[in-house]
Amino acid sequence: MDPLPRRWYETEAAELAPRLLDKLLASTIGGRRVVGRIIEVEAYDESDPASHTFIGPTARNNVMFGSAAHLYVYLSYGIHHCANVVAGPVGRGQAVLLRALRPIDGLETIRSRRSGRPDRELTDGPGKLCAALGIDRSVNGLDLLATNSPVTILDDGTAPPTNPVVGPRIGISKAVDTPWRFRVPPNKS
DNA sequence: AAAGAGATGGTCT
DNA sequence: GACCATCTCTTTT
Repeated sequence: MDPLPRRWYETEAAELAPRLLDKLLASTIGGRRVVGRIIEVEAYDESDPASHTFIGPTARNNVMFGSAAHLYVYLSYGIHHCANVVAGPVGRGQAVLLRALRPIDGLETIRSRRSGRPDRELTDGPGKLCAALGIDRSVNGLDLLATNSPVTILDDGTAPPTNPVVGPRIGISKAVDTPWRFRVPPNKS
């Protein structure tokens, strides 16, 4: 279970996205540790009309223009949080949205944070996985590689899928056709 | 099974 | 004041 070096994240978001599949996302928040395997992601960059960075740097999006392997967390529709991994070199506004996980550890914590939901719906959406891991804007801008970081990404040696499902993007109204959503094939998820 | 709508607040014009 | 990188509940086929 090794962290990945920052260099590993310093690529185009569309290139980083499929490589994040099958990596482990771990959080230790509120004294409870939760781990999930990343099974769906979506890339965004500053040339993308649907991206927060399309309009250039602002107070909200500036972490996306910063150093790779940091966390960009924003509030969606006033209710849910969404978590992204910053990609690319400093100065480019790129990140990969984490869209779905498969629970690996801390299932009781996940269930309590998503109380009343069937297991199938614990972490199958960007807002849901943030709730399950206890991620909110207090961890926005966090360095995934900092020592004792409450949120980390780990490589347990599982290779990313050789044939990820590439599909249309979701939840946006512009540039829906850009095939920048990647998912672990159904049999593996 | 699918479609529709409300919740709710930060961000930007 | 409009617009959301969503989720859940309700209503309709």
